[in-house]
Amino acid sequence: MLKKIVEWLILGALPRTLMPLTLEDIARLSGVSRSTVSRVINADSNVKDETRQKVLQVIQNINFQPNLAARGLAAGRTNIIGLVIPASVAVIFTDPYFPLLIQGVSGACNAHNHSVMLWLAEPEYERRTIRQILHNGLVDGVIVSSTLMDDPIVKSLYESKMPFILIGRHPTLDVNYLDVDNVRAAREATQHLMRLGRKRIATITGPKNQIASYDRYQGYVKGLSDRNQPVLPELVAEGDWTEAGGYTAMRRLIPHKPDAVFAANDVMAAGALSALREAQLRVPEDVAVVGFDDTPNASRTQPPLTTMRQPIQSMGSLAVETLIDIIDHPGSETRRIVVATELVIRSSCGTLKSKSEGGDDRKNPVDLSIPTLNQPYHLVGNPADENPILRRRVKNA
Amino acid sequence: MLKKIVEWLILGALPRTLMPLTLEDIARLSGVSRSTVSRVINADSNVKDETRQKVLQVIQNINFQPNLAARGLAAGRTNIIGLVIPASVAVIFTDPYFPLLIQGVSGACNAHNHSVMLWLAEPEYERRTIRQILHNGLVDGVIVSSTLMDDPIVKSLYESKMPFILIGRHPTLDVNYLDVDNVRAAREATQHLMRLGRKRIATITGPKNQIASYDRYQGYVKGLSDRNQPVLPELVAEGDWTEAGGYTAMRRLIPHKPDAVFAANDVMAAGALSALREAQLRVPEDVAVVGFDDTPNASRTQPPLTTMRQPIQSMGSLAVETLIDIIDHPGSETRRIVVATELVIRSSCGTLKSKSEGGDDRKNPVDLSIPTLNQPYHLVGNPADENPILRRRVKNA
DNA sequence: GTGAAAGCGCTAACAG
DNA sequence: CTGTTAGCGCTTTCAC
Repeated sequence: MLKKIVEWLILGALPRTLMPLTLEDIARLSGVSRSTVSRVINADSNVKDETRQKVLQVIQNINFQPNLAARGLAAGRTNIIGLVIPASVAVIFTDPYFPLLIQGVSGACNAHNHSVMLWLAEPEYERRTIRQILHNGLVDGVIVSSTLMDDPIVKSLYESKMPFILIGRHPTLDVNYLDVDNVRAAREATQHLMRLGRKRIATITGPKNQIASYDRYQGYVKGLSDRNQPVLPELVAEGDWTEAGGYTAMRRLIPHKPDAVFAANDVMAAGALSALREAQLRVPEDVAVVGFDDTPNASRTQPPLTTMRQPIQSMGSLAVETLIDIIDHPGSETRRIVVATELVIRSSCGTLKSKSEGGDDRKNPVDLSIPTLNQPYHLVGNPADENPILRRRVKNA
Repeated sequence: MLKKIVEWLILGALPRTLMPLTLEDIARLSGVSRSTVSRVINADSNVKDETRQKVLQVIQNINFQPNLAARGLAAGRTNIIGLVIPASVAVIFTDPYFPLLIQGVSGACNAHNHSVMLWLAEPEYERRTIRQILHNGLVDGVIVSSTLMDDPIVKSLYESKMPFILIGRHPTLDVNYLDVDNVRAAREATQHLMRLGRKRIATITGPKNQIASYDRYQGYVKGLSDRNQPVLPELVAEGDWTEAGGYTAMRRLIPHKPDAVFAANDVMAAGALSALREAQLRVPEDVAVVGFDDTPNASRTQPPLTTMRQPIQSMGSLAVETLIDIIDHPGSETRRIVVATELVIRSSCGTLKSKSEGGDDRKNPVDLSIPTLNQPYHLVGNPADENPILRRRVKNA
């Protein structure tokens, strides 16, 4: 109380909320110099413990918050990271994918004392956005959730000095990225359907200009060719990740009598289920369905969806952590992180075992391969692991 | 060093991305002073047109981006707004509500040259978050999507000098806000069901500690009492905005034989539909269902959902615009904006008209009233309008 | 261990 | 209309 009065006197009885305090104020109140306060705040070891305590006390009392703009200006680092989601895909906000990703990113940022700046980059603003992100000095690094094959944002970022990481891979550029092995995952899903005796396996792909769609389609193709099955064009329909798109695609597929369908995400799989129901086809008896993502609603469809789980939220967190590491270690080598997926078996595919209890030929996994990049990478998690997010380092080739 | 770089630039030999340029560089290159460049960038009218062109040219050539941290520091304004979503509700990311809101906010920010900082405030981090937001000098203002009755973030914001606007209203504090009239909307929905002859109208509410849930419940109550119907406790079930929650709530309701149910959001309504289907009850023949929000999937449920539309995305945009206005005009009076809702009639409620073609007693709207605040407010949009987002000013009382 | 001093890149009076 | 001059609040050498 007495202390408070003293503070007010020194501060000229200024209400705290009226005007933010500065380092200088803290310095004055604790009888040290501005530099020392700065050192305390930045956990510099060159401060006598006694001094540190004194300063911390004042900071606490006064609830001091350093001005981040000033800090950013002086230090060249803001502890803000940018999250860029191209709007061409952000439209798909009925898909829980982006929300989950955002949650993962936000959570990790909180945990690591960073803030997140969100850009839903609409096409018209894209060029401006790119520049803003690159050189406005506000973000230390950027996470780009790019699904487009040839995203100009990625190219610009690549050519700049801005640290960034891609969620998803890039077909040509050797950038830092974090992805699931979509090819492998889709292949496994397809193989699973074949193992259950399905003969006419269709697929509903994502938009063809997106890399994840491409990879999942390639996995489907490989899965078929693993058993020397041909790819029948009439059993391939392009969707747009939405439920409506999945529905429409399925309607196009039905006349060609598929007995199974692999949808490139859960939302489209749900749409496919509607179409099948409408066509009086039973799932899984007449047509088996497998999705991708294992989004929260996958277990609530009719029937519950067998799907390839990817840990979306964790991927967001991991992207943050990796990005911070990249920022902290400029010039370090490219990070290539592949996150494990896991086939979650429910009833839509016609297997009644409620858990994938191994024991079958899933023990012979297809070979891990990043389709266009034959670079060494980190594998994060493993389908066989209990915990899908234990980091594991793979020896550099 | 810098001089050398500039020479290189003039010679066109240097990759532009190597080192961010400053106002000073632009000034030197265009033969004016730094202040003039600053004036050009900030569209100050006090610049000769010729000079302006010259400077703009250089800026273009060089693709110059002013450093926002520096600008923020000097000008006391960053053109960044914060969007705060309490995580207690962010969990509900399967509900398209927040994604849509974020899209609206982001879009408007892009359009108005602002950036958005996203905070999904997790409980553990809340206190830190509040302080960070308040005094780190990084945001000019804050949009809070608060649904909790007594959100500490709102209180802190209210006590500070930080400009902010609430999406949703506040039960006690006279803060800037933007909301739909949930009471009126829910009342209208309930009345609609009664008009269709339903006698045992149930409701699935949101969590009771949230203001929107409360208001919609009040509207339901008023709707019943408009026709002197009692509120039967066994016909009221609390949900949590999720599909699973709606499902569970409906299962609790079914034994009490409701012939209609008003769900406080579409997602819970969808859950209710599942429960009804499972119980072999026909919608709308046995039980009519009305939702709230008109989220993208409302038209894709089985049967398509009658629902009270609120223009979520537009509300996000409007919040941004209002906030910017608040920032630009400090000390102006409290903004109270109420956005119109509209009953979208589909088949889940048992009316076959595909459009609400007026003509009926909907022309007698219930009285507009903000439950706890009897303050003058702006009404935005009107159920009768074609365009729900035309701003209209209501005379101050 | 601590303080003094020099900026980070920009805006904003204030002169002219 | 334009340039000069002070800072904004912080970090960071560099002395002591």
